[in-house]
Amino acid sequence: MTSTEANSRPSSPEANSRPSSPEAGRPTKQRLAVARIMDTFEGFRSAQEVHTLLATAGETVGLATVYRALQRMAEAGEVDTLRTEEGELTYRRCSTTHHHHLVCRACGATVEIEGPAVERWAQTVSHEHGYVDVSHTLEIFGTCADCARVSTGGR
Amino acid sequence: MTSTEANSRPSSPEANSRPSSPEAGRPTKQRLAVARIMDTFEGFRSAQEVHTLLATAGETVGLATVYRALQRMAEAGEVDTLRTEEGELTYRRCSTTHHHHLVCRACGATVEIEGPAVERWAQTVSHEHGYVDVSHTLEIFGTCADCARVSTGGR
DNA sequence: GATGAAATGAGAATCGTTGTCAACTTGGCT
DNA sequence: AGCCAAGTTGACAACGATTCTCATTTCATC
Repeated sequence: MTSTEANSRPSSPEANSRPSSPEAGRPTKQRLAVARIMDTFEGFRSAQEVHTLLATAGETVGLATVYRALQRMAEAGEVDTLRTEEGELTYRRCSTTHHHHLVCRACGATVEIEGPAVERWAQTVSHEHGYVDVSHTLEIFGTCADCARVSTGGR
Repeated sequence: MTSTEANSRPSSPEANSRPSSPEAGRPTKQRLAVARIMDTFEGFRSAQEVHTLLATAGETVGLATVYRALQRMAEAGEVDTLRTEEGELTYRRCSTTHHHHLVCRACGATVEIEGPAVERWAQTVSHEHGYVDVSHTLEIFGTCADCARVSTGGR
């Protein structure tokens, strides 16, 4: 502590420091580790999987911290989220433009797809019904060529 | 498809002499109660809400039973499921034809919508990428006219 | 009516996710 | 260079939705 209060410069409580990035947060070691590991894989991974991946890579980051980091990155648009059919949230680094995914049920291979027509259609239909502030979720699930080839012999 | 086809028949083979309904199950009082209450409302309701609704209606059905009944009805195509943005599963009785929903974030009002063009587009895009056995989820969220009117003064 | 499989219900058990809070960093400022 | 305040972290508790367990009850059939 500063022994007694410095009478000369009480220092303004706030308003003097300018956050370099309004909602950026700090680039801590843990966040950087999470951000880095997100570049090392292709498909969508759950927070827990990311946590395990980090541990395997030698980076020890708390599970709660991984959740928080991914959450923040998702809000910032740095990663995309996808809710699996079982309800689990998964994350993946991807482009910031609005798009959807074509995911293989078997191996998880993902293809980013765009559908301007769909976007427009969603807007139009919504407005026709008086809805505003519209957003939508669209995910396509299927079996990719490779997995389909393998499964043909099964059963 | 939540499915859970993990476990088969735990009991002994037991030759089914004459299955009146292969996968129908029995029309018990509880299931009938759940089926009946599903006709009394419009939007999507979670299993817990349905359970409360039943209790309010004087029908006492265990929560687990409500879950099981809704699950079964969903598999049978008698009700439609929708995963909310928070990840909670909700159910609603609706037509068996494939369609999507336009849901109000505020009041839950739902409009069933169809988009043949979207269906075709999804198929086409998927096939272009070599995917087969394709399905998709598409939900549109927005604020309905009524709620939008109210919120204009709020906040 | 007896019988056995299916179904129910109450609560425990899971599991993903979030909250709590003390200890620790970080950045800014003196 | 060093200190303070605020932002972060991590371990674990808390939570909420859903599923599982299993003793008891109900249904359809004999």
